[in-house]
Amino acid sequence: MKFFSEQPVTAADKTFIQLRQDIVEGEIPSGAKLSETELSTRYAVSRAIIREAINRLASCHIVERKANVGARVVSLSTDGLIELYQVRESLEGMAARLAAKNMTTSEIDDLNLLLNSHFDEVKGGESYYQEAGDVDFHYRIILGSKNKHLISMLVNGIYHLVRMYRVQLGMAGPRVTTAFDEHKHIVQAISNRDEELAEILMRRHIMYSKHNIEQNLAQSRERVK
Amino acid sequence: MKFFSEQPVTAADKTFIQLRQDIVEGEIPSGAKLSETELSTRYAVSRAIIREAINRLASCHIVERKANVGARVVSLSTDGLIELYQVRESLEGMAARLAAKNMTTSEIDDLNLLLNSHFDEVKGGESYYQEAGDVDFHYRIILGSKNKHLISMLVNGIYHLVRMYRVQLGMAGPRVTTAFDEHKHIVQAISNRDEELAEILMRRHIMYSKHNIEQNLAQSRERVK
DNA sequence: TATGGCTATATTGTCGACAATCTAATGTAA
DNA sequence: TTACATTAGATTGTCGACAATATAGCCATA
Repeated sequence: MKFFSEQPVTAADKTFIQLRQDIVEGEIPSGAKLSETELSTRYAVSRAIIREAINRLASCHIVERKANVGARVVSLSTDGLIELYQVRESLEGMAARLAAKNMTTSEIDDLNLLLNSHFDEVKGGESYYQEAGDVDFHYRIILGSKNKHLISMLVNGIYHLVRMYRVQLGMAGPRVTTAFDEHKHIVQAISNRDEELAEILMRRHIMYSKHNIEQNLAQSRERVK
Repeated sequence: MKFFSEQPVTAADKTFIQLRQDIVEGEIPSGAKLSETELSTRYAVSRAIIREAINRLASCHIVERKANVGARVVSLSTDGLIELYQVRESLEGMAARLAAKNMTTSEIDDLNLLLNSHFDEVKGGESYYQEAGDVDFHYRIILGSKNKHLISMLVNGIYHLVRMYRVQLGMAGPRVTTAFDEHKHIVQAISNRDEELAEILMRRHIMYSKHNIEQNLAQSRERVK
């Protein structure tokens, strides 16, 4: 289910989305230099289009641009990931609080339905839940906050970076059933319109996820040795 | 004292900063249409430069752009201001938490010095504190978080919008001495490395400020009647 | 009179060429 | 050999012109 079917209308839109995908999926590796002329031949558009796409990527913090020098894909690091999750904790915590306040009852009903379908999947051992299901759940709450800034920052900014880390550092994480329980409690708090608790639980949920990732990274570093 | 002396190097940089200032200060009124050709003559640069500037303003949420239609300056509203302060509360709360963790002792000493100089000003009845002083204080804590994303979102994004509201809705607010005490307690928590308390106090500080503004707006609406 | 389609005009989107700037290679002097 | 200056090459920044799209006004028709 797609919420933000960000309709690309101009060529710059399409190139931006394509380029972002290629970076997030690692086809263009992190740390790589982005040559405008090279990309313009690669994507068969003019340099102006590429420049606009790169500018947009820069405002999502997916690339870093220096004047008269050029743009590079951000390089991933443990520190960077932690910083990202600190922002997520802060913003999504507030999103959960606002969702408890602002979501309509029918939206909350839908959320419960989603949760039930996830329960069936988890019980059935499907791995679908890990990726799309989790994102789906978080998106609903973010949109439920009804706060334009919050939504834009998370959906257009943070989440693509999170996905980039997830894909490129290969963070799958078992945590499926655990996370499901956490989701359940968050929805419960939202159903009860308990803003305080919704925020606290969401923040914990993201903190746990962060710890899990840090642990995994530490382990994979061990394995390399 | 300037922290982020964002050095404009290209013509697009300069035009972006100029245009942003003209919008924030209300010279270009909120809600106005931004004609590319008109602006290009006004600022004596090519349309490409203007386009880049507008794109950057769009990613700060200062203008809204629609494909094949154009860009408009955002229109200010009470709801918009409240949404903005919700994000501020969330992000600056986290900034204070991280500042308590990550600021160096010498940075904390500087912050105490700043507070003392503010105390003298408040005692002397200077109104300086309200504007620049307050911003200065908040900036130090934001930068003290050492979190790139947090810093960029607040300094490049939120704060210009906040200033736009402040200037155009003429929000001065008395709150000087009260706010000073709040600042003092926040610094105290940071000095004690009490992350939890630093976050709570900062969030309260911003909430109070929000309530104060809402009250002022309600009053000025009464006066109009 | 109201509505629906068409055209004219203005505005935005895209392009290729030129100018300004950085970077790396070469050469020179201490 | 090292350090610095110079220069050639490549890359980014800027521009004006053209193409594609939307808006407003006009005319025809019910």
